[in-house]
Amino acid sequence: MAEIVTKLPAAGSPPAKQDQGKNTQNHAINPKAMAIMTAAKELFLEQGFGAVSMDQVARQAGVSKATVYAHFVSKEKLFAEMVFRACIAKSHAVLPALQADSDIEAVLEEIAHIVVDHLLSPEPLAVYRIIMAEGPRFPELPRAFFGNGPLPMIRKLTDFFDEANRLGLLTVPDTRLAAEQVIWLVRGPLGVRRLFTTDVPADLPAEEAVIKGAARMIHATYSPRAN
Amino acid sequence: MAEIVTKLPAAGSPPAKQDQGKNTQNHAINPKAMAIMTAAKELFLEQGFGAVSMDQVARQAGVSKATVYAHFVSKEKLFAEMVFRACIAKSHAVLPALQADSDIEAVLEEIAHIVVDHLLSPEPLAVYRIIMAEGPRFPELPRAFFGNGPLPMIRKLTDFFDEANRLGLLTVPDTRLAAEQVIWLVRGPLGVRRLFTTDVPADLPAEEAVIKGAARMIHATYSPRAN
DNA sequence: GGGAAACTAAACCGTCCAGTTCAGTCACAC
DNA sequence: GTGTGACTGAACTGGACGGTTTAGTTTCCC
Repeated sequence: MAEIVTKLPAAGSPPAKQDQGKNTQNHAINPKAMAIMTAAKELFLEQGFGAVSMDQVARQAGVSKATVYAHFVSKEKLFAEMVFRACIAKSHAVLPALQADSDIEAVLEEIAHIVVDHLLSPEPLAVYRIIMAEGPRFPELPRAFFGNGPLPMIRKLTDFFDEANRLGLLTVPDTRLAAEQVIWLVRGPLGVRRLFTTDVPADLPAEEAVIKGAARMIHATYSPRAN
Repeated sequence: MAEIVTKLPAAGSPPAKQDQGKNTQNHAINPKAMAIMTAAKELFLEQGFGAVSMDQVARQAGVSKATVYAHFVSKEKLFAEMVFRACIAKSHAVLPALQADSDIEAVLEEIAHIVVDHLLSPEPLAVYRIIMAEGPRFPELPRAFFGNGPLPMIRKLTDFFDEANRLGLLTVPDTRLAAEQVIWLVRGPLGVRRLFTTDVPADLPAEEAVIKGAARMIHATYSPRAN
């Protein structure tokens, strides 16, 4: 029902009253449209699609509802575009470069930290949650999210392991699998406590233990001498 | 706002017209109440809280809306109780017993399969998704879910690793951490493609490769000779 | 200063939905 | 067979919300 923009025009003109051009373009510059997007982002990410009314969005944006509808065709479109933008907004991580004499376990630990920073900061988590929640209603979102969020990180990690193979620092038979492993070894245990709003008790392992454990595990499994 | 039952009475009497006893008790036997619960489960788990109306529930249960309200105080209570029941309804997994001469890597692989079967079958996944989605609105649910779903599995795995330590089959310094690691090594890569309704392309590692990889990784890391 | 376009504020429409009410039916117990 | 209580079916209330319209105000450019 709601199609999503797959490209973001960088600049735009203000809305025109009765052309159909207001639908999916040109909100990048206009300050009102930006205020609306910002408000929508805050509200939707926090409360979900159903729980937020367009009146709330307008109020929070400091704008009349008519203006909201002047810039965005419908609630669905606004939501979908907001999520899409939130997906691609993630700053792209930079992994440390490898040298032949790198301390591989230290580098792995560093990488685990980067994964935590990028996948477990509040906004990506909120996006993740909302994609999961509204996935059935907006089936295009998961693909956009995966392609812009986890996938680039997986690719970088895969490249990293390829490079480690090449330098003889590791022996990784399936680098793509290794990439997912390192992600989930930290994302899993640490994500649970962040995704469930209510704090889960039951003595979770400490954050640093999880990170060090993941690095150690990758190293132990893929160390050249181990295989 | 919606408090949740933390105990399930096994038997119940039919509703009483004007006492306040209908709220959180006694839906276990009454066939109408059961039909309502069943319908609620199917609908809510599939479509989420907001997208389902009480008329739908009544219709699907083959019951009048008045009867629904005779058994359940409100939509919130019905939803919360349904989720709570779905949480505790999970059949409890049985892990293979260890002997001193067990083939530990084979056992680990078996365990990985059990984890997949228990955490990634359709209903637990649906519950997981809905907890994530409605978590902000029902803050008591995540704890109930975690305590009845993942936590027992984590405990069993922790015990398993303790036993493996005792038998000298593995050397696991932090058994609780190891339990979470084995869970997430399979749950992570395999859960993504199931949680996102739209199939995510981008050549995911094959299921069996993920499972074998997890078992191998645990073994390589915690093998007695490795440390 | 004049005109056009963006914007506001508020009323308004239609729809949907949670929850209530009520007259009447059915089944069963005494 | 009569009373009791669960249940039905349908109408209804009250409120929320998406989306539109309109009358009037601001802003800015020429």
